[in-house]
Amino acid sequence: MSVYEQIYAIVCQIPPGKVATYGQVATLANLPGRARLVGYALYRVDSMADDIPWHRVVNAKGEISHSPQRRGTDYLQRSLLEAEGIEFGDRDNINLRQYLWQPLASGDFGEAGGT
DNA sequence: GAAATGACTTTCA
DNA sequence: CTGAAAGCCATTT
Repeated sequence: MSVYEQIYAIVCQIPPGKVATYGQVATLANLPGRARLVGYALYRVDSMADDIPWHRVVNAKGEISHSPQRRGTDYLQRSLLEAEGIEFGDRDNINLRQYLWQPLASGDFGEAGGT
């Protein structure tokens, strides 16, 4: 129960209306390359903690990942994300270009148009 | 202590 | 972009 706290901290820092990828959270949590640990951690957390916006954490493709055990929870996550104001694409994927959480961009400044 | 698991990421084609 | 394979290493039993 140590690396988890780091992950929880990062996930809790994710602002509403945005999402972060496991890899990014892992990096921010000082755990580069341990993306799996992030997901693994959240998997353990959701069962014992509900103060963590795990639904704001998605995979690199901007999609919702899930284990065959959680089944159905993916639907819940999508619902929560939509509640945050996030929209999904044609294949249940999110526009990371816009919804990806950027801790550096303290607000809405240098949003150098991507497209 | 060792083996098995795992909500992923990145690289090559 | 998508698809496939390898790497990653803490948690769990």
